[in-house]
Amino acid sequence: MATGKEKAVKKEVSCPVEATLRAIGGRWKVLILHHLLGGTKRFGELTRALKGVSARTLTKQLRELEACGVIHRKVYPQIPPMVEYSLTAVGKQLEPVLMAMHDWGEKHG
Amino acid sequence: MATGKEKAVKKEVSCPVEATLRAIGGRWKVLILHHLLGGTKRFGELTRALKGVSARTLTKQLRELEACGVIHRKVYPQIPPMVEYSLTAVGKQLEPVLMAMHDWGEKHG
DNA sequence: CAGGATCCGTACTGATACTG
DNA sequence: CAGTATCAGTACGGATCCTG
Repeated sequence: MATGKEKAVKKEVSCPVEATLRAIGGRWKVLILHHLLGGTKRFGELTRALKGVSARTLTKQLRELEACGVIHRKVYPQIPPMVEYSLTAVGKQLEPVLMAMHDWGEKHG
Repeated sequence: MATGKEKAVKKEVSCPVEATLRAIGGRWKVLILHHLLGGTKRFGELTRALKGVSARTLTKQLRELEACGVIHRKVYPQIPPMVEYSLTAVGKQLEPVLMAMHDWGEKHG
């Protein structure tokens, strides 16, 4: 399943580290976060920046990040529609995590 | 699939952050790492420490961490068998990542 | 433009039973 | 004790078509 109807079970999370992993553990989430660290982006910009992602998947990952309070979604009610995504204050605090992961991944991985 | 015969496809990884996520992104991996930061553990100890994990899943996650060079598996050829898991030097360098994730998860998540 | 709807293959993980 | 084999459910993510 993957249509939005799937139950959000997600098991219990006790450890804070687990919680963080659940927040950023998606296929594209760290990339999305990385791009948003560079500033506000539109949906189309993200689609192009993350070469290979489908609109459905990108939408879903963005919605999940939004649900975690990590990013903000701003809709401009116009035709054609325009939607901007940006990091919230909480999301910006993920930068140290991303940095630490970047450092490790560069040396190893 | 989940028997060890599954192909390790895993898509391409360009960004170092992605690489790190792939290494520690499993359901139990950060917990395993966290426990191993406290020192060498046997299989049974990990099974009990990670309440709820099945032997099959734990084995698989340990093997993946081993394949990444993050942990070391030491087998004592005896009856009954004894296997010890410990962090490698590379694995220990993941500590800053775990710490950053812990800090964020504590405040949010 | 930014998605929603639908269909689908694959990966991840658990449960259970069995073994050297 | 430390797994392995098998069965099975669920989640994840892609492809394609459609729409306000």
